[in-house]
Amino acid sequence: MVEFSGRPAYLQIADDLRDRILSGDLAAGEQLPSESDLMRDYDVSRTVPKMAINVLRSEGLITSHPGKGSFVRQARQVRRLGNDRYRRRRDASPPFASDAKAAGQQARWEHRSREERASQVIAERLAIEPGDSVMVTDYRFFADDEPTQLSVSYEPLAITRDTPIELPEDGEVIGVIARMDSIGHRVTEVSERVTTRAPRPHETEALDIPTGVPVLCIVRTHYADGAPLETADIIVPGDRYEVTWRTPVD
Amino acid sequence: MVEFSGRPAYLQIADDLRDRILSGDLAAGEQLPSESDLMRDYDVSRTVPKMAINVLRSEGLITSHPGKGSFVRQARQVRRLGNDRYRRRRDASPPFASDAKAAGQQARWEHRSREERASQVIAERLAIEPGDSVMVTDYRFFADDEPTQLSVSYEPLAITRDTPIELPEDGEVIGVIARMDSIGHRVTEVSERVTTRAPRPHETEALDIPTGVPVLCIVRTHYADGAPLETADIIVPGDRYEVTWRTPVD
DNA sequence: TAGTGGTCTAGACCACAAT
DNA sequence: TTGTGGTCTAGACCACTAC
Repeated sequence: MVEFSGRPAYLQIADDLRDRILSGDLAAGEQLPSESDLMRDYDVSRTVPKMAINVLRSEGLITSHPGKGSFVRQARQVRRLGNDRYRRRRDASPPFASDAKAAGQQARWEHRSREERASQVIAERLAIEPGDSVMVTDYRFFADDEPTQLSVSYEPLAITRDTPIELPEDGEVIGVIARMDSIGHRVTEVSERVTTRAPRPHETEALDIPTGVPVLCIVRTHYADGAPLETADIIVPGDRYEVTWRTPVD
Repeated sequence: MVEFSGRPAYLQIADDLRDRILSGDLAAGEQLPSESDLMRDYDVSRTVPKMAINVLRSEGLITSHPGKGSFVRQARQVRRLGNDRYRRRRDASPPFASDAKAAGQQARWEHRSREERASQVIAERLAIEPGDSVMVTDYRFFADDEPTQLSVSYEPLAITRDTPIELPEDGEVIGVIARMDSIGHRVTEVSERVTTRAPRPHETEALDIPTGVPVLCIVRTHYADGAPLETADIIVPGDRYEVTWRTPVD
């Protein structure tokens, strides 16, 4: 490696490869030079190209497959989460199913409900006391059998106990707004809070994403005239989703 | 290293350390065992703890400082970007300044404007033709001298040419809504599109964030009755920001 | 001066993929 | 069989920090 500007060799190699990827010289799906190639080209030991490859992988630009090589990541199809999905709808299908149908994809989901005591955080979000009973439901959503969304929903049992919607996935009415309507609680507002972070290991597994792809975390709460009816933690892969909304001014 | 379940040693070490961090056993700001400690504890060569540390760093859980050690990252103060910031306001200060003031912080920003020809992407967002003239303004916002937000704003010169607001930061009126009002274009709607990804190198530098912290990318457009007046790309560190909004239902 | 992480060399063995 | 990336050993020298 010819010394250059004091910048470590592995970062120079990463810079060179990143430039080629972002400029399109190395197109999506294309194979990168192998680690052996890079050893020869830059006259360094294998550690150095390996570190360069690691940098690009943690930036989400490439993926590596043992026995095959490293490849420029494909741009993923973007799924949109718009605030227009919070409407009273005529059809019985929840937002995820209608979105998938509109995109020509097959929707499917797993769910599991259980009763729990509210934690401090959940109690605050639902304006109840810590320890109060809540119905907790875990979801995993698939589009064309590809896992694309995780969510955990919390509903105060003080509201749903002994109603037909106590178990969220057990009745014929689906979707928070329609279900709450059916027992006389009218949702008037939805709030969402969006943050991002690197995925936890169980999330990379459940969503089948490579390291280097951050996730979007959405904390969503349904309100009826200021009183929380439901809150959920939604986790989606950052490379397959965008969250959008439109706000009128004045 | 005692062989265990076929899982690579560096991932087991990463798992052990991650568990201690997420459980609070290793608190924010606390120093991790040194690489030498881990070599001894797990009876491996230095490469292995080094790889484990790399995993946690790329997950954004720790930072490392040469000569000192690796430390659990501090939770950052969260700045909120709410859709309530798009209002006609009495005061002359832009959203960033009022937010900082409300948080007891000193706001400051750099900016630089130039005339450019619209790219394909920008033309689509502004509903103009590629090659049409646009005023491009780069911003970097600081809160208490800490860089916290990057943005690039685009305005069609077909709208602002030869008006007092042609240069966004040159007049007394500040903020897109107020400026456009002042030349008779009434903003009626704002749309935002939020995505996330790992930061580009110039962003880690400009925002002073460690690798492992993803950024939130916000594509924002101001409309007057459906016609775009301005669009901007906003980049904020994922560990210091959350984007929130409230939507009425029906 | 001792300890830390950053960078790098020069190897090794492995599982896996392509042929 | 050859080439690929994944994991790991056993060193080295460096700059930086704390004492």
